[in-house]
Amino acid sequence: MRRRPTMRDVALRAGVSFKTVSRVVNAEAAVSPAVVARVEEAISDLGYRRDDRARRLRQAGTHTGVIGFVLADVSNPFFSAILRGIEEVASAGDFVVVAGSTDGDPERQARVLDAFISRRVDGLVVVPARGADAQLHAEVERRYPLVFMDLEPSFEGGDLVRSDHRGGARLAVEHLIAHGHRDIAFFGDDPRVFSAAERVAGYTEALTAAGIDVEPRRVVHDHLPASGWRERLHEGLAAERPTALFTAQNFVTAGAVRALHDLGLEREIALVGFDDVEFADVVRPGISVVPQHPLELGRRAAELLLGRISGSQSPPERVVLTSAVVARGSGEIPPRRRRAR
Amino acid sequence: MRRRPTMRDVALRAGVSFKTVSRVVNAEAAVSPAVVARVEEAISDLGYRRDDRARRLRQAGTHTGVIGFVLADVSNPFFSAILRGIEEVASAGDFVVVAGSTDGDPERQARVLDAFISRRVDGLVVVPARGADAQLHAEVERRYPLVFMDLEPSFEGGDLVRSDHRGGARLAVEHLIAHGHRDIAFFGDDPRVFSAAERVAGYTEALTAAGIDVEPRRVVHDHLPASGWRERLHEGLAAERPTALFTAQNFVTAGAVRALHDLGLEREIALVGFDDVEFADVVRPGISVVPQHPLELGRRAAELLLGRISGSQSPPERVVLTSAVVARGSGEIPPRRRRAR
DNA sequence: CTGAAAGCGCTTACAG
DNA sequence: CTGAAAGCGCTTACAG
Repeated sequence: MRRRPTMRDVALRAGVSFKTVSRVVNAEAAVSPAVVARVEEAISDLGYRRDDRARRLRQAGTHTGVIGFVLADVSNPFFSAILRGIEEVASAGDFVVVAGSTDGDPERQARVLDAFISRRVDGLVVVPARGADAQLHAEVERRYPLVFMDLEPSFEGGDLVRSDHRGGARLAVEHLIAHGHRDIAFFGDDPRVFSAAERVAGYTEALTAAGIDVEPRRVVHDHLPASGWRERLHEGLAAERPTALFTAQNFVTAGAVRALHDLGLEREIALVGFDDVEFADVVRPGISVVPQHPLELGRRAAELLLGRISGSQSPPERVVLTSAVVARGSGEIPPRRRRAR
Repeated sequence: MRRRPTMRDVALRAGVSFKTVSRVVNAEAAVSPAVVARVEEAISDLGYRRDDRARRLRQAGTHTGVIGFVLADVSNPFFSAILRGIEEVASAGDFVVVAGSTDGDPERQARVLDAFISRRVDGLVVVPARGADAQLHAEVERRYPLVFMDLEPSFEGGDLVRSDHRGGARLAVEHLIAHGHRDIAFFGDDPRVFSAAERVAGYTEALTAAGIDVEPRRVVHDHLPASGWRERLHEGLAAERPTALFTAQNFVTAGAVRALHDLGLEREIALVGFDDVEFADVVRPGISVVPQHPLELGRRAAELLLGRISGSQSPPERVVLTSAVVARGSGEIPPRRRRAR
């Protein structure tokens, strides 16, 4: 690639000092129209673009106009919708967004954070990986603009935007109970992940409030790739089937729906999922879920972050979005069999 | 936020010159172990991170270790999967990825490109918006590392990675013809979008090769938001229904499947879509598609781009990925009614 | 209205 | 083994 032209190159071609070019580029007053015209022509001839790095290095010393989004996996529609929400607000404020996937792995998170911070992003939205909080804690301590997304870190402080995992789970399970179920299985992520812990807590609360014992064998936690849940559900449904399922994450729901269809049980066993899935309304029966609002999560996080970047010193904020059950069929199937106890 | 510490701050605390700090940070030899230890302690006390902008400004003059992905919409699973593929290859090469959505709008594309280029991204993967090629052409001319994705620009030159839109469409329609259909409708994006034009061309080729006339009323182009296609299909299916549909984009397929189910026609009218959709295997009948390979598209583009960034001068490359029909049911429905002609 | 000097936080030669 | 000077591409005060 040809070297990008600098202000000096433009100045040379226009026959002015490079400071004059700077004035034209920044639309400062006090430049004669004739000079402006000459400089602008040189700029367009050379395809000059101001180097923002150098500019900001001198100017603010620290602002780059870039914010980072550290997440588990951009190809998960939940996260890519959040990214879109962040991007909307960011671009309106003249920021761009770098995104980095960690797959929830502490080491990958550390690498992504290093890469972002050494490039001096002005702030971060972070879905924290489990067991990798030390570095994040240090950044929060130094008041680096940082908004946690979806999951809570293991320490206090810092802004946070997430769904009400526990409340949503509770609503989902209450919905199943209201349709007559008492034998409801939980399938979800590793409980060391904050949201998974909260969702199983909501499940437990709903059962307990209804006077139903929580049976350990009905609570299945696992940490699997998106494609692994279908088979995991086959195992889970091999014997002594529950009358209903609460699937605590979008990939789990997707796997469960596939497994139920594989087994021809989609009209026998009720299902409510946490987080919406594509085509939930087309599959028969439709999939009842407690949806999240990822675009809104992204927007709120970006707004908070931009506020911090521009210097807001208010106490840490916590934004927790709630939502209600969307009934589409699968969650309204009554229990087909009664068990002893 | 507290000001981030600089090498000078570290040097002051460790009682050395800031050049020595630079040596430690860059793990250059020739520093006594005692000094290294002192500097490292100061670094960790202050939470120092080298400022990569300043470093690269001095070093290469131009490299930032950031590449940009300019696309239509990150929340479209097709694009977010491409992003994931780009990210994989990029992070292995120590690059981070900024992503910017344009919604295919030339003005938004110009804004995103300006934002990226002024921040001196080292290269770009671009899904070009229609009618906004001038700036991209100039960048290609100056040999700025640039890989086009999914859509071709209106000019020659530049690297390119995309699916074989025409060939895939042809396979899809041939599949329907092979199952006895002669009255096949096309639903797709604005034909001024490259991929839409190619896909309708493939549709036309398949019909023509089979000796079937292309009827203009059977070719519906529209530029709609994701949610608009369901209703649009209702219109398209209001009267004189075709026996089969070729839906030329994932959102169109999603809308068509919903419309067919709304009308109870999902087992009457055959459907093959271009690009895969979530739950295509769970919906009944399953949705037959010609899938794309977005992760692979992303990886290939990033590999090409990183090659250019590191100086490859080989002629522009064109990577065109093909794929075959995945039969899941909807595309194998025979024609139910015969029409005159 | 225009320009020469200093400095943002680093690295690259050069000295000692 | 350690440091003082110059410079990356800009902007910020100061002059004229």
